[in-house]
Amino acid sequence: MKKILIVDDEKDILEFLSYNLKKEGFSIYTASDGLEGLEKTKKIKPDLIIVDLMMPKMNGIEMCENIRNDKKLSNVIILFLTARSEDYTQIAALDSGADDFIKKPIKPKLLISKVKSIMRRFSLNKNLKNYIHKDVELDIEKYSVKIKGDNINLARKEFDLLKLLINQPGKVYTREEILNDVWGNDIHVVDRTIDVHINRLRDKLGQKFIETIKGIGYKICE
Amino acid sequence: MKKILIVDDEKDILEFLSYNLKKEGFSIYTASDGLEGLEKTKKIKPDLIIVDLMMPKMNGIEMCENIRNDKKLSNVIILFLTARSEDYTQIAALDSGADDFIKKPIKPKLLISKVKSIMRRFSLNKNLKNYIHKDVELDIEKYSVKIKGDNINLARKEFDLLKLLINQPGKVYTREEILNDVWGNDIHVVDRTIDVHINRLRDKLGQKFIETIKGIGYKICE
DNA sequence: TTGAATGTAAACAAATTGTAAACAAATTAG
DNA sequence: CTAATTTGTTTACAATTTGTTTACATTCAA
Repeated sequence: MKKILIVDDEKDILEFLSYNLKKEGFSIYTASDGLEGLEKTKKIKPDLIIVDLMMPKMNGIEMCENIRNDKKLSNVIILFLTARSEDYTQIAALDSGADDFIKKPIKPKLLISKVKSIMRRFSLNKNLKNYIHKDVELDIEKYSVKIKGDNINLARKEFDLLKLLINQPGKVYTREEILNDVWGNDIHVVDRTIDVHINRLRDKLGQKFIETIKGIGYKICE
Repeated sequence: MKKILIVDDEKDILEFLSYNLKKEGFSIYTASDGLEGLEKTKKIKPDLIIVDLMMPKMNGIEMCENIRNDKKLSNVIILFLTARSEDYTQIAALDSGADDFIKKPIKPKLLISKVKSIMRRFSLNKNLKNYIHKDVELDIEKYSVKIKGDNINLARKEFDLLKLLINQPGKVYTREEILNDVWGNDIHVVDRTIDVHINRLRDKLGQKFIETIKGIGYKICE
């Protein structure tokens, strides 16, 4: 399910947006200033962020710049909430890496169609995700994995498995989650099969990259 | 003769544009909504599309996105008709791949000079379509391929295949993508056919130029 | 300490790709 | 127009890689 982070200092707007987007089946997270927004972005890794331009502590543009400068977060889509459509402001915001704008007052229908269409567009165009964690760099489009800049060779299942785990380093993935994601719902393989692939990944990525949580599953060390 | 597709739900505008552009010697085709526009684009392969932003069924932006995501159509030039010059709208439209805007009310003189100038600009740009990667040099216009300066002979399918892959060295092209682009959506050939052509390319370009990503497809080594 | 969970090498199974050769279709030359 | 040549496709099978299971060793938490 797609995750949306909403960042605004006005509670009313936060609730209004949450309500309307939850109805559409998105997972909604909120923050009330730019700093908190930045932190939650790192933690949650949302697919899309809706952020108010004017906020205390850290404004939307600053937050946006911070996010765009972090390679690991750079895939997220950012929508700005603007009070009026000031040209100058819009240009500054675009420079900072915003993907689109929503003008206040917000009309629910427009909001939802905009969010959906932009997500559709990005999921079409931007399959070119890449992940970086510690020395490991993973490029989906190139289907390549690098350690300290050197290419290594992963088999497909190994690649898919790593792709899943590296989504959220630190999060423990249960065997069930792994099976569902990497193998699919209907295909049945023995649990030991996962272990074997984890093992091969460890051989290739180093023993300390993936940690076993006994009785639960695996995670990538933070 | 250059082909222009005009997409608008208002008959008056359709006729007005048709009349003025026909006078200038263009071949004019029309459609009255985004869906029809998309279909005709695929069929006619126009050089330029003039499309209204607001339309029933599929609006101009959506149509534009669809076209830009279809590699075979992606060279077409797209001009948007906008009712007023809303900055916001313009940004969204440019994002979706529009090349320029025409503001209503439309002034014939301006329209024609804009269409001509943009076509000139693009036909200039298209001439410099050659790719160089490592020792391999590919000239689309001349239909020639050189290795270290020496001409080699590629069959048409081999050339098309190389042309696709060399677009983005490093990117993995799946068999499906290759089929869609080199053979087209409807033509059915067996997967092994692709392999055979890859094989022949390797014989001619050297074994290390194209890499196999097992289970996925092929890519040109970076 | 003990037993369930995990690690792992090796065997086996399945899937994918490479490739030569045959055939078909298209193009060119005579 | 027909033959010759080139190009495109399929086939069949070999080679290789990848995926899964098994069987046993090891580890770790209760």
